[in-house]
Amino acid sequence: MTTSSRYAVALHVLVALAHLGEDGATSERLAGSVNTNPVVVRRILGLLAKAGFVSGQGGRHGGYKLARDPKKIALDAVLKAVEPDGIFPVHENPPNRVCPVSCGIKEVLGGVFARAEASMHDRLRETSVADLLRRVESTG
Amino acid sequence: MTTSSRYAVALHVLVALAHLGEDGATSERLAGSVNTNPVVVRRILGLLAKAGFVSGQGGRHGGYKLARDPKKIALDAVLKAVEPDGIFPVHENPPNRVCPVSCGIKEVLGGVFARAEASMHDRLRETSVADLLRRVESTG
DNA sequence: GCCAGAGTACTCGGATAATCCATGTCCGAGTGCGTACGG
DNA sequence: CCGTACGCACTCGGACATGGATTATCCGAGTACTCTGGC
Repeated sequence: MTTSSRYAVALHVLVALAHLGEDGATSERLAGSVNTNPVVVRRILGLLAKAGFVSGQGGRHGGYKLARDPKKIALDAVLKAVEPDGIFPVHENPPNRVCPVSCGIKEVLGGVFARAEASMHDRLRETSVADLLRRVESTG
Repeated sequence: MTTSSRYAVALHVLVALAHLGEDGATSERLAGSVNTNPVVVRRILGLLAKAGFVSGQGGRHGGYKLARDPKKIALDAVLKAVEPDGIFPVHENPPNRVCPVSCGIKEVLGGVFARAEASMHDRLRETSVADLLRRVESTG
């Protein structure tokens, strides 16, 4: 599995939890659904718990549950939770003062990237976890 | 997924080549501007050469030059060239037939991601390498 | 029968090894200029 | 003097080590159920 499928895994897990409802599921079961290691799921769910989307409970009969109405979980918020640094990292500012491009490129690229990401977030905001669940259930 | 900084480096290099014009530059000089290793630049320029944006010439007095008018190089095309697999990779299709979410999630996520990326591409298409160069020169 | 207590099974969370990708280093292939030699 | 052939300097492109990040394994902390013993 590639390194950057965190977002896809996060959405997969959220949809699964929305599907299961109040019962919730353990990280092992979710991992079986995603076909990965339970630790990966736990780590991603840790990020989602910090953002307030899920709640984890240890102990027997523990597991994860949604902490919010899936209709209130928009996809852009999930992306911010699991990729807080943004999609397009800019390389470190080069100290090359000779090249005029080096000096100004960072600021210019930052603006372009911010606008592009904002556009993407606007589109993602239109969809919620509940929408995804409905589509999955209708296609499945 | 954290896209690496390939895209930022690619744009930096393209702007630098547009700034230099017909003279072009070697990978070593470009690497000095980007503050990285020449081989990184060569690899990215290899992708851009495949896409027809630049042309590389070996031998003495070799180097890279733009192969197209910078006004005709849109930022979305550059992104496609350096990240052909898209921004949001979807994890491998899990063989878990028991979970209904597993079966349908891939297709649903694929659609959502495609729309989000399309929105971003539309925004990126509005800007060209020449626009970036103009902004860099005005701010510098 | 009922309650208290320890025991057990099960889960999450963090710390520690193994693995994978990206980066960095090196070498061969190719090109163009410069020079030396012969005519 | 002029042309040709060789040599050299320089560059790209790909193959081989290295580093950091991601992933997988392991162990401790915590919770709820269960069983046992006493009242």
